[in-house]
Amino acid sequence: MALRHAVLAALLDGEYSGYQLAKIFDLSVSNFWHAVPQQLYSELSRLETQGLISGRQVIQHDRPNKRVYTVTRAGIDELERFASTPAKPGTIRENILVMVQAVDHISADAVIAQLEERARMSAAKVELFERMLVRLRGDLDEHTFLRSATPIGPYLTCLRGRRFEQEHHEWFTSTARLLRARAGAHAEGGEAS
Amino acid sequence: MALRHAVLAALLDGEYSGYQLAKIFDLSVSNFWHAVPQQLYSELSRLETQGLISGRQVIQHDRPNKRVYTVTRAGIDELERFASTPAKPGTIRENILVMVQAVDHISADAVIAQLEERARMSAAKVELFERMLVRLRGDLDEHTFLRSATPIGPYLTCLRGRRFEQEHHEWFTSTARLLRARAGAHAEGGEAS
DNA sequence: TGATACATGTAACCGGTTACATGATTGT
DNA sequence: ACAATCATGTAACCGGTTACATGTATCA
Repeated sequence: MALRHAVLAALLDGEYSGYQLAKIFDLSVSNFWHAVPQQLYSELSRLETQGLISGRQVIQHDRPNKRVYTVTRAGIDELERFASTPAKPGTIRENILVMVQAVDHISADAVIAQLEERARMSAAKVELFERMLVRLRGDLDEHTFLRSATPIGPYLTCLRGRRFEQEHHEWFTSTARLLRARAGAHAEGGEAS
Repeated sequence: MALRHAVLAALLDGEYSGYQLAKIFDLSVSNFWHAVPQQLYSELSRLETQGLISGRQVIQHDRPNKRVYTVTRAGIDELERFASTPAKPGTIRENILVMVQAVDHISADAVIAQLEERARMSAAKVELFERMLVRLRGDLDEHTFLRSATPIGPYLTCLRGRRFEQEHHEWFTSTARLLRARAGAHAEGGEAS
């Protein structure tokens, strides 16, 4: 099993509904686990019947009611067990890397366009992470925060997320530039011969 | 579908059997797609019945016979179509990030141990990528190679893979160090009070 | 003779994705 | 009235994972 623990870990941070959790997972901070809303709704039900989280109805007047969840003692124990069994390396699945791998055999233009689009996306994501980090550390400078503030977990994973997107961005841009340059050089070579 | 294109892209590089492909995917260069051997065997059969790859039996005397595959014209066309439809951002699934996210609520020791283990693993992987890069560019220096050598796709994805592992390594080490320091500081604080 | 690497397969299961459905409430 | 956001759910399907099974050839 898998999503289980990611949901538990995300819920440690506060009381959230499925809908709120979906945003946390998908929109901004899917820095450690990817999931679509449907998965979260079903996972939350399952976790509740297993007693790892407990839900409570929140009546709202300005918008539909919702059900928010908190991690139970049993949930924490489950996370503890999880953290004490060896973590297998995560799975990478990047379609755009597949495209670049094949770039010698297919139209480079298509690949370059995708790289540029993804470069824009990751630049935006870097900014999101940046703002998230500032929000998390409040008025402390990073060094002080890291030394002793709590909670530190979400900050640390956010740092990884930011770096990941930064590197992605750099690779997207430099790869796009390189492929463009090579396309240009070939064209010139073709003209000359 | 998903694995499909990763297998096609990997096969562009030469004729491989399921077994060889499994090594390419799993051991060293799973830098763009993760897959276990079983998936490859079944994917190869499927791709062959669909005419995207063609297999041929290779009789061996020193070891069991094998069936090796090459990408067909139809296979290239499929990749071309693939590369011209928008690539959705890849999915990240890192158990160890989940553990770190939860570190404020569970035993930090377990998490630190995992980080140190993973740091060792990624250091090893960086070296693999390093050697792979040297092998791919042969006797050319990187600049020259990047400017005009072919194929360039596998080299570019390998560069991304190496960087990814480097950053992973750095994050594992620095995070482990930080959590250790905080544990130490708490212990001292506890003694003092 | 027993371990290791090579080589491939079937079948069951589970986790993840997509499609579809429903309904409240606020603002335009 | 209509769109947008909030809120949750069911059901079908497909892709990915694990368990199990089988056999060849080399080397210690």
